[in-house]
Amino acid sequence: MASKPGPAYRRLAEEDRRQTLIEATIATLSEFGLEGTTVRRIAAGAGVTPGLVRHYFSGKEALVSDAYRYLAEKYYAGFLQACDAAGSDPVERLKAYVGSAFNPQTLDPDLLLVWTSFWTSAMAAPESDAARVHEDTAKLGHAQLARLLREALTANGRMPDESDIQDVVIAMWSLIDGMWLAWGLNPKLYQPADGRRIAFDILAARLSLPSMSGQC
Amino acid sequence: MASKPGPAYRRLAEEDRRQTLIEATIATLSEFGLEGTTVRRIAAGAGVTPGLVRHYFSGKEALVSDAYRYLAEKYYAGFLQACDAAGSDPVERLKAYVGSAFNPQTLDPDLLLVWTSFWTSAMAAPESDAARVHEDTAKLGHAQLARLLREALTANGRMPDESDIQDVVIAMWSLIDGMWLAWGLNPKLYQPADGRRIAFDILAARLSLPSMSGQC
DNA sequence: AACATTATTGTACAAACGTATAATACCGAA
DNA sequence: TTCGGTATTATACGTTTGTACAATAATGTT
Repeated sequence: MASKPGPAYRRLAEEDRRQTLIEATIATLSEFGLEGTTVRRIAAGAGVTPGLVRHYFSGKEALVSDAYRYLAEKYYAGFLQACDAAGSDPVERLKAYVGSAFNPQTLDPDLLLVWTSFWTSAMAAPESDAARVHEDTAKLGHAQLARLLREALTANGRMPDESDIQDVVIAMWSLIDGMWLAWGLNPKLYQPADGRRIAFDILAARLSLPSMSGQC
Repeated sequence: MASKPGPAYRRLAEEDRRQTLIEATIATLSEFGLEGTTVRRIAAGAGVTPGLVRHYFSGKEALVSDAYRYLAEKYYAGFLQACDAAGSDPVERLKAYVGSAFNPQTLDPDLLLVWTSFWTSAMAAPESDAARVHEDTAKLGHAQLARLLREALTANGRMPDESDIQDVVIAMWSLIDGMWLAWGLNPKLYQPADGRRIAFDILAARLSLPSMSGQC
């Protein structure tokens, strides 16, 4: 059963290798979807043999849920970053946060299949790690948006009603995810810039904040 | 290669058998997701052997896209039916249409995994039948909603701007799909009745139609 | 009642799947 | 320089996948 030695290979530190594999997982999901994503394809994408994948991850499930957490945290960080870059005006910060969802690097056609794969994983098994990752990250996103909404309202002399805030949070996140989805299924439906405008119009109308109208 | 005769079997007309298989496909998607949906499981769910599935459908792909069309047409018909049941007042008809998405039989936890499977299929292969089904049905839904919006606006003495209508159509369908998705991932996020109210609030605010406010 | 038709079954097969494991190549410490 | 530890490969195994096809049971027609 002895095998001949293979060719030279690049040895990586544990964290680097994990990240390599996670990024290969995302790339594979993007190209083949959850169904077509196999351990072999992920390994091939990372330039590695399938055996190594299971040296770092217990299986495909763990790989997907870890990739979910990796990508979600990266995105939420980017949203907050755009928010801070917008300055200190609460309304501008809110617009920057919501508008981030329509940036070219966020509204990336190559990534929509990845998100739907994550969502599907979380739905298919409510007790899975993927479901827990979704729960964590969704909670985080809701909290971020809720805070921005409160600040924008108080800055305009309004007393934010908490249950009203929650309604708007649900609506806006649903709108953003739904527009992601619609665009992924049909990129000709709207241009990214138009998508941002549509989302802003909805938000401005719901909050009755006149300072939100106008160009981005 | 001769096989022993099997037990007695129920012979069905072609259309009945196709429907049986399509419904078994939907049930299987609902339970196992797209990844776990195999020809064998569909056959077992329909009380039939795998060979028969391929007698009616060219393969799993055709089965899924046909199921997509079947379910989508059923839903759109139900939406229009609810719309007609609401009477002749344009605003009530619009509310009935949008509100249909939050009916218990529509917002069915068992079906959200089915829809995401369809969406994933359409995204994974833009040239597939599933993608075509999505294109057709999405176009239909957009046209239906656009007409209801025009009628609601004109009835309130407003001149509907067509590009504005399109924006609202995109926003509202995205909101509906996004709320479906969010609820499927976390049914505790909101109650169906609250979901309907949230969607109505968004629509009323965006259209500035005061007649939309109030209880359902 | 005999027959053609076809819906349905049972079985088979190659390919791909997730997984397991022994052998090998590289690295850091002594 | 030697050596233990481990990252990585290569290979193998049992299962499940989609698919194919000949045999069989029910039906409609004459």
